[in-house]
Amino acid sequence: MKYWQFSQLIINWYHMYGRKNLPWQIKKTDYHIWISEIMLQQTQVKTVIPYYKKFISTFNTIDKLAQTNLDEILHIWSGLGYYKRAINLHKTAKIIINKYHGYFPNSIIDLIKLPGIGKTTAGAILSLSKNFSFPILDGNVKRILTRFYNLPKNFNKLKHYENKLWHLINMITPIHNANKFNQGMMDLGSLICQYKKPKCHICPLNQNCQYIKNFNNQKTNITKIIKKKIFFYLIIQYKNFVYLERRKNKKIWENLFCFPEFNNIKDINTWLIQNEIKNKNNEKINSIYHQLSHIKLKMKMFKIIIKNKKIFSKNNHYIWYNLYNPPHIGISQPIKKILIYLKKIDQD
DNA sequence: TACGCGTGGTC
DNA sequence: TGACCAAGCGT
Repeated sequence: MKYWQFSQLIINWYHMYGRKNLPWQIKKTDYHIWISEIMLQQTQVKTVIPYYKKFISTFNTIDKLAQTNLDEILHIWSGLGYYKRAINLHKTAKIIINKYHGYFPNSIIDLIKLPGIGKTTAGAILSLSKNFSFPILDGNVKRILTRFYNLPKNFNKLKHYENKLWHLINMITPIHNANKFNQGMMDLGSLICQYKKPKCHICPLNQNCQYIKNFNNQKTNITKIIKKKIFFYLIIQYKNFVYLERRKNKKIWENLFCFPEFNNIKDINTWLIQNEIKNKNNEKINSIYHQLSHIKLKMKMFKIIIKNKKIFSKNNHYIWYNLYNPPHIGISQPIKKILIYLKKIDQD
C-alpha cells in the first residue's frame, strides 16, 4: 500500500469514528494542546481528564501559569505522577512568556529545546493546534506500525527500531490534514489497535495489515524483579498539624512535601536527639504499603506528639500541615495515604 | 544509551 | 493477582 493510501484510510476513519469531544479538543490552542500532551505522557486518557479540567480552570492562561508558585502547580498535579513534568511545565511557561511573548514557536527545533517537550509532544503541538505537517510517534502509532509492517522488535538495537518507526511515520504523515491524521492514528491505536484483543475486524487497515496473532509469541519472559523497600517516617504532630519537609536532592518525588524520611529507627533516634525532642508520647501506628512499578514500598511510621511547635533549623523548606485545612503543596500518593490515615485516627 | 520516573487500569 | 501497559522525556 502506498503511504498516501494509508493516511487517507486513517483520515476517513477519523471522520467517522475519531474522538472529537475530549476536554482538550474544545479549544485547540497551543496552550491547551501542550498541557494535555504533557499530562497524557505515559498516562491514560481517563486518568488525565479530571486533572486537565482542574488544571485549566485554575491556570486558564499560560501567563497565569508562569506567574504561579511551583507548589500551587504541584498541588494540582498531586496524584498524577511523574512530577518532573509539572516542574518542566512551569519552566517552559516562563520561557514562553519571557522569550516568545506568550505563544509557542512554530519551529520544531525551538520547541524541542523547551523543558519537557520532545519530538512527539512538539509534533502534537504543531499538528494538533496549528495543523502543520509533523509526525507523532507515541505508543499508539508505534503499535499500529509494528503490527501493520510486522516489524520484529529487536531488543538489541532498540535505537535502530525507533529510527525505522520515525522514518515510516514521517513518510506516511500527509502534508494536508496532518491534524486529523495524527488524531486518527492515536484514536485507532487506543480504540481499535489496542494492546490486548485488537479489533482487527473493524480496522480500516485490515486489508493490508501484516499483523499475525501468535507469531510464536516470543514474549521474552523477563520476570521483573520487584524490589522491596522500607521507609521509616517520623510523624511529628502538634494539635491538628503535622510536620512535613520539602524533598530535596531525591530521585523520586522531588519538591513534593513529605515526613522526615529515614532508613532505620536508629537514624530517627539520632534525629530526635539532635533536635532535642524527647522520645516519649510516641504512638504505635500500623505500617502502610504502596506499590510502585518496580518497588514494593513498606512505610513504617513513628509518631510523636509535641506540645510546642518547634523550628527544626536544619531544613528551611518545611511546613506545618493542617490536617483539617490542607495547604496548597505537592503531596505524593503514599504520603496522601498516610495523611488520610492520620486524620482518621486523630478523629477516633 | 538504557534506565528511572508514579499512578491507576486491566486481565 | 501480579504483570504489564498508558498521548515520553531527561540524563
